[in-house]
Amino acid sequence: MTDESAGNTAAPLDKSYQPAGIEQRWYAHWESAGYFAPSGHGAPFCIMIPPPNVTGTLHMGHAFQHTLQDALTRYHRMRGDNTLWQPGTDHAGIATQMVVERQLNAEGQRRQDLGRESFVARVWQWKQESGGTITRQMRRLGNSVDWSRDRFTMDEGLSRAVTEVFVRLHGEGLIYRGKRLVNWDPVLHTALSDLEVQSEPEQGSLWHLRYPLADGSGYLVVATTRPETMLGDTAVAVHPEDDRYRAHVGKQVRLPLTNRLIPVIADEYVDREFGSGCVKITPGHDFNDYEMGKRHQLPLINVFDRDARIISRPDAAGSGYDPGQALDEIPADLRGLDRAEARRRIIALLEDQGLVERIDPHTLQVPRGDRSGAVLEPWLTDQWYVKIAPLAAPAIAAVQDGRIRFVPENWSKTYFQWMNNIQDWCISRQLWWGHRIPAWYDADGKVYVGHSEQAVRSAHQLGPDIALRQDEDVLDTWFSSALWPFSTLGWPEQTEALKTFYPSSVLVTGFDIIFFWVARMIMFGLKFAGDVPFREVYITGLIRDENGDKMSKSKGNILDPLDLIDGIDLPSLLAKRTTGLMQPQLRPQIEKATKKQFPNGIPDYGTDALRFTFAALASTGRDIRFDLNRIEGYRNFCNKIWNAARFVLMNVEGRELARGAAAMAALGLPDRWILSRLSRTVEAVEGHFTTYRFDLAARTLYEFIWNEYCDWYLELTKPILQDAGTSASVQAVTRRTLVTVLEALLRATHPFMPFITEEIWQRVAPLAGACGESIMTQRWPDPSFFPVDDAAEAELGWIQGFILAVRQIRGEMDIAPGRRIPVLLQDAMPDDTRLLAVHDRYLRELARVSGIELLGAGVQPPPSATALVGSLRVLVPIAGLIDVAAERARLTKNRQKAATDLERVEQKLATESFTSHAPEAVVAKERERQQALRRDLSKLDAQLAQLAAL
RNA sequence: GGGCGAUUAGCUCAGUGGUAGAGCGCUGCUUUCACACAGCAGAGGUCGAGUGUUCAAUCCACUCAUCGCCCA
Repeated sequence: MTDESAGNTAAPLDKSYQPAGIEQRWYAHWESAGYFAPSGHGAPFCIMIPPPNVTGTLHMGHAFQHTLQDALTRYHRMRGDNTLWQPGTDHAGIATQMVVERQLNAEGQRRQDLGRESFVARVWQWKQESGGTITRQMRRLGNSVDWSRDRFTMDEGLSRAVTEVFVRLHGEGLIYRGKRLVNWDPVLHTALSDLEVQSEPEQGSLWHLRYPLADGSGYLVVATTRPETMLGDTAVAVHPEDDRYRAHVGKQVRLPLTNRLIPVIADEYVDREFGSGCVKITPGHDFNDYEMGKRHQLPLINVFDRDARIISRPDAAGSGYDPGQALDEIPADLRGLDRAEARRRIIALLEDQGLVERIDPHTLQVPRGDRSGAVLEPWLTDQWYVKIAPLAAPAIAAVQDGRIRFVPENWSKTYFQWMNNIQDWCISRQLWWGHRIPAWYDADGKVYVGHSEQAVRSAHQLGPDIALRQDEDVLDTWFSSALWPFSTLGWPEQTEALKTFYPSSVLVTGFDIIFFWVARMIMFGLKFAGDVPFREVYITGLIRDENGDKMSKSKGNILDPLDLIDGIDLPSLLAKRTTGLMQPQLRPQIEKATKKQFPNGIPDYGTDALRFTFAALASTGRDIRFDLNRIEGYRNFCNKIWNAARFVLMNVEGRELARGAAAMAALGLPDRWILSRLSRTVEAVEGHFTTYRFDLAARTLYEFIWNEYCDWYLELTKPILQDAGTSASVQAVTRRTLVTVLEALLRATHPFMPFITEEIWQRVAPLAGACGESIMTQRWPDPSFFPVDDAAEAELGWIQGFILAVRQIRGEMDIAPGRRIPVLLQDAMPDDTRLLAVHDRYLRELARVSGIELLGAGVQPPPSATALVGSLRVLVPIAGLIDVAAERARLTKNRQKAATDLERVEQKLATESFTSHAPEAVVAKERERQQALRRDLSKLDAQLAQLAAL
C-alpha cells in the first residue's frame, strides 16, 4: 500500500474526493502497523476514554467527544509525545440488564426463570454479540486508540480493582451497610442513587383529609399529595408558631383506617402556607418526613412491598416498628393493592367516613427512575454506602489548588457546589449484572468482607462447617467507572503503564457526568492511586439537533454518526428512527419530521468532513446545534484540499524541483509570502490546541488552506508555471514551494482529518523529500522552519489590493471574468511604480488585464471607472465596457462611505479629551486614517466630476 | 429560592476597550486550464434594553427583559 515513490506515474487523482474506500483502507493499515500504541519515548500524554456502554451504540455526542480526543491524541503523537489513548467500555448494569430482560420477555421468559447464573451468562452472550458495534463505530471515526489495551469494566483485572477498593474502603470504615430510606425503583426492584432520579413537575392533587382528634374535640385537616402512604403515618405536624394549631400540639389524633393514635408535633420545617398548614408525617415513605421522624423519635412504619403494593404480609425490609403490628393495622381489603389503586380505595373509604374535606388540583415534583421511568418510592432497605465526606475533602482541594483544572473554568463552580453538599453514596444495586458485593453472611447475619469467600474464611477462622452466603447485590456501575483511570493501567499492580500514564493528561467529557463520574474519579484516584486522575477536564457542550432540541430516541431526532459518514436513504433512516420506540404512537410525527428534514436521505459526507465539523463547532462552554449545512461545507472543504493536491501533483510530478538551500535563497515573493503565512498558521494552531479552542484551530486551518493557499498562492503560481517564458529555475523553486507548503499543511490538518491527509500525503511526501510510512507518525510541522516575512506579506498585500480593485470594477460592472480589460494608472508613488514593474505579470493574470499603462502627471485620462489602491488611482477606460450610470452609482456609494467615515474620524480628532487622553498610537492612527480618507474623498470627487462631464 | 450560561447579519456562530467578522443562505456575472462540492463581485447588523465607569463600550460593572441548563 505504501509503495509509492517519487516520480512514480501513479494514476491521476479522481476529479473529486471520494472518501468511501479510502478511510477503511487506511485505518486497517494504521492498526495493523501498530501506530496507535504508545511510542515508548517522549513525554507521556494520555487520555482515558469515557467508557461507553458496551452494548450500546455511539451517538453524536460520543462522536463529537471522540473527535476532540483523537485530534489531541494525534497532535501529541505528532509532537513526539509518548501518547496513549486508552479505550474501553463499561458494563452499564441497569441498562444492559434491562435490554436482556426485554429479550427474555419477548421469548415469554423472566430472568427469575433462568436463575442468576444462566441470566448472567446470557448477558455475557449478548455482550459478545453487540459489543462489536462500538468498536466498529470507533474505527470508522478514525479513533487512534490503542486497541491492544482495550478494557471492559467487568474484565478480570478491573474486577479485581473493584474488589480491592471495596475491601480497603470497608476496612477503613468508609463503606458501611445501613438501613436507610432509598430511592426504590419498584419496576426494576433496585435502589438508585440520588443522581439517577429525575424529578419533573406533574399534575396531581392535594387532598385535604380530616384526622379526628383523640379527645373527640373535632379533627385536624391535613394536606397531602400522597394519601396512599397515610397507613404509615406516625405523626401530624404543624409549625410551632402557627396560632391556628398551637393548642393542638401535644395532643393525639386517631389515624383513620388504622385507629392508631399518633401525636401532633411542632416542627419548623412545616410550611404554614402550604395546604392547611398541617401535614401528615410518614417517615417510612418520605425523605423529609424521615428526617423529621429522626428529630422527634417517631417510629418508622413501612406499608409497601418491593412492588410498591400495600404489604400483605410482614415485610422483610423491616422498620424498627413491628411489621406484624403494622400489617394488623392495615384493613384487609387494602392489602396487596398497587399504589395507585390503594390511593383510590383509601380516598373512597375516607369519603365514606366523611373524612375528605376537599381535593385541590396541585402540581408536584414526581421522582422517576432515569432508566425505567417508574415513579420511585422512598423505601426502607438495607444498602451499602460509601461515606463520602472524607473522600470529598481532598477532591475539593485538588480543584481549588489547581492540580486539576476545568476547561472552561466555570464548571469548577458546579463541581464545588455539588461536592460541598455531597451525600453518602448508595452503591448497592439489586441487580444480577455487575460486580457482586464481596460480602458474606453467616447464619446469624454477621457480615464479613473480603477478596473472596476463601479469604473471608481464613481471615475469620470460619471452618467449612459454617455456612456463608454472599450478598446478593451488585455495585453501582459508576463504582467501577470511578476506578477507570488507574484500573485500566493495571492497578493495584504497580505496572509500568501506571507509572508512565497516571495521572492522565486531560479528560474530555460532557457536563452531564461531572457528578456521576468526574467527581468520583477524582475522589478515588486521590485515595487509591495517590494523585489526581487527570490534570485537566475539558467539558464539552451537548450536541443538539438543528432546532436546538436534545437528540433522543423518543423525539426521533437522533442521528447515527455513521449515517453522516456513509450516507443513508430515506426509507432506511425512517426505519432506524421508528423501530423499537418506547411510545409507538409517536411514529407518525417522527416520520413526518424526518421526511421534511431529509427528503432525500443523507448524503455520504465522509469521516473527515464530520470530524472537521465537530472541531469547528467546538467553541467552549456552549451547546452545539448540529446543522447539516455545516458538514456539507466541510465536505466541500475536503474536496477543495483534494483538488488543490491534484493541481500540485499535475504541476509537479515528473518535473524538476529545486532542492536544498539554493531553493530557499531563490524564493519569489509569492513563495516567501505563503511560507510566512504557513508559519503563522501553524503557530496559531498550536496555540489553539493548548487552549482547547478546536473551533479556532479548525478555522485557522480552513482559512489558510482555502483563502490563502488555494485562492491566492495557487493562482499566483499559474502565471509562473504556465508561462513557457519563465526560467526553469524559477519554476523549479515554485514547484518546490507548492509541495513544501502542501505537505506541511497536510500534517497540520491531520489531527482533524486523518484520512484525506494520509491519502494525499502518500503521494506528496516523496516529492517533498519527506520519508516515513505514514503521516500519522510524522512530526508536527515546526513553524520556525518556515520564515516569517513581514516585507513579503506587505508587498503581497499591495498586489492583492491592486487585483481586488480591478475585480471590484469588473464585478460591479458585470464584465465577464474571462474578458481582458485595459488598465490605466495615475498618481503612482515611487513604491507603486517599483512594485508594478516587478510584479506586473501577477497583476495581469490574476486581474485578467490586457495591458497596464502608467499615465504621466497632468495627462488627461479617458472616461473610466475608478478604484483606489492607497493613493494610486486604477482606471478602467469606459469605452464600450461600462455603464456610466452604474459607475456613477458605484462611486457615489464609495464616496458616501468615505464621507461618513471621515466625519466620524474628524469628530473624534476634534474632541480635545480624546487627543489628550488616548494613547499616542491610537491618535496617530486616527490622523493617518483622516488623511487617507480625505485623499480618497477628493479623488472620488474628481472622478465623479469627470463622469458628470460626459 | 441558589448557581451557571446565552442574547451579534435571514440562519448557525466567532470576536475585540479604539474601522463589526466567518460559514451557510440570498443577488449578479462566469462552465477559466485543480475544484460548479467552484471562481469573482455584491447586498445585509443601533452587537436584547437601560444606567454607570472611561477620552472612547458590542466588549468592563450594575439593573432589567427574554430563553436555556443545573441544583434544592
